[in-house]
Amino acid sequence: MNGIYVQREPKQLSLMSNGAIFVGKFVDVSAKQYYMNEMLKRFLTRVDSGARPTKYALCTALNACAKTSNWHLGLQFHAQIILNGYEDNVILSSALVDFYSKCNRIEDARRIFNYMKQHDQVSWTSIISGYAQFGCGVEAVFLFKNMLKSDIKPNFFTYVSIITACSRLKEPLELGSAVHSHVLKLGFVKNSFLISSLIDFYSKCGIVDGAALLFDAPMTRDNILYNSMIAGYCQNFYCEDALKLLFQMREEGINPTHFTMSSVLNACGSLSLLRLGRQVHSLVLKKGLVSNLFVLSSLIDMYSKSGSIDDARSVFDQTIERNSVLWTSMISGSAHSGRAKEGLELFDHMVEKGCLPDHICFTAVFTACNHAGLLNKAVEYFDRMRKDYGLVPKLDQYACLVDLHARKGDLTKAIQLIDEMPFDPNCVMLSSLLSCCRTYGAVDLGRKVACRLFQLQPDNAAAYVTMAHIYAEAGLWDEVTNIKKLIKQKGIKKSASWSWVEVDGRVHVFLVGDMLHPKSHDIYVLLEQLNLEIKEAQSIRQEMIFSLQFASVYRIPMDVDC
DNA sequence: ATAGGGTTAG
Repeated sequence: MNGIYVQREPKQLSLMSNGAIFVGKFVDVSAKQYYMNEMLKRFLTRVDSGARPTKYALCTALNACAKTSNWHLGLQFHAQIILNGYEDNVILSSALVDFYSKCNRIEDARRIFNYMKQHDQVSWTSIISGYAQFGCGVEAVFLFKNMLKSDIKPNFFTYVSIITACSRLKEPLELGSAVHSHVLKLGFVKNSFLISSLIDFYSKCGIVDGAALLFDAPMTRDNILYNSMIAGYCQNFYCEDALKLLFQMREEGINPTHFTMSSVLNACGSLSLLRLGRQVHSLVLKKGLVSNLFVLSSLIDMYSKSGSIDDARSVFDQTIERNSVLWTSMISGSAHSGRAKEGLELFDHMVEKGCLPDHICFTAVFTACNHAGLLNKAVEYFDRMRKDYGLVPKLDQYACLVDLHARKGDLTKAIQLIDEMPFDPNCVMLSSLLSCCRTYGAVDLGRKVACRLFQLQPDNAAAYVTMAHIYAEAGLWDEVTNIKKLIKQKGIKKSASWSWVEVDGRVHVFLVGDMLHPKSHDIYVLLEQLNLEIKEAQSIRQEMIFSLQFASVYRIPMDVDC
């Protein structure tokens, strides 16, 4: 057990004479988990040697197993429930439903629920909450509707669960706002639990203003309310607002928790705020949150994103307990910082340690391969992903592999992969393929890719510009003119931008975008003059360097086809 | 004293 040096059992936990376990408030969560497990094992030993457990003790024990997600231990208490003839006890069955769903055994939870002769508010709420936590919003809503049809009325616990379920739906808003108005009608609106779940719901729907409105309403705010709002801001890229709330939270004397820290570190990373990130790191140390895996992976991520990969590595090296997310953040950080080899070594290390990689981990591995141009290695990992780990590649993983093939010049293989995969390609994938078509002068393929891209993003000037480049570099000037016409026809608005291409010693300059832009005319005139100069110039490159400098004076976006 | 709820990471 990491970081536990306490010899005696803490007062907060005790085994009662009737076998029940008293659980008080613990400051250190991992200590609580540790002692709870020890206590439960001792209780089980006592039961195994013949003591008859009370239903109360079993209930507390199951509850503890649910909270610590200790499936193996919980199973034995389930056995005790059956052995002692408590199977028909509604309270114990509800506790079982809760236990199984907290251990991610939602189907077992459902079986217990269905087997129950009668349901109460707790069993309904537990199963609905289980499906909501499991990500099955639809099933949770289905059950909620059934509950409304039954004699049992939902209470505010149920509403919290159903709001959580709504944010897991594909079309969350319709039902979610209906539930919100229900909640208002019932007068649960001052309830901190409900407000935080609503803040979370609106944040996940991208309605930050709605969430902030709930948060700003006059009431006493607890740390969870703060945490929900900070997380909401972070999820919607309102990083500055998230940081402001941290300061406000501290001013109000509310203790930041590991929830706060992981969100705030995420904000620091997005803004590359290394100094603030370091300050938060010291706050993490001060609050004793440094063994929390959420906080640690955010720390590693923050340091990587702030360009301080050595600090990220040093945090990583000091961790005692590692899960796949922690490994992935380090692999991903290494990959993005140009340390591909290190990233791949980390992956091998992770697998050796028996940690199972998931989709996101493989994306990090492919990113490392992409940065180092390791095509064969990536193909090998792609196969291993399916064969060794039974993971079906998703769009992100295909995108990495397609990109790698395309960058290496195997455009046929890239497009073959796109056609093979069971998804429609997204814009990012097609854009990257299109720019590879440019690199390798693949006009026909480029045309096909561009057509699909135009359909997906009819207003994106970048795709048109890249295609114009491909045509120009192949000397297909009529096609270039067509594209220009197309851009004009569609009225694609883009602040003036330009690019150039050199073919057989001739330089062609393109001007794409909004011709009404105040700077457009000047640029156009000057570029024309430049063209004349270039005709006479010996060294075209030097002239172009001049023109690039000129363009930057006008702050014209240069990387239009990125 | 002895059942159910909200927030977090790659």
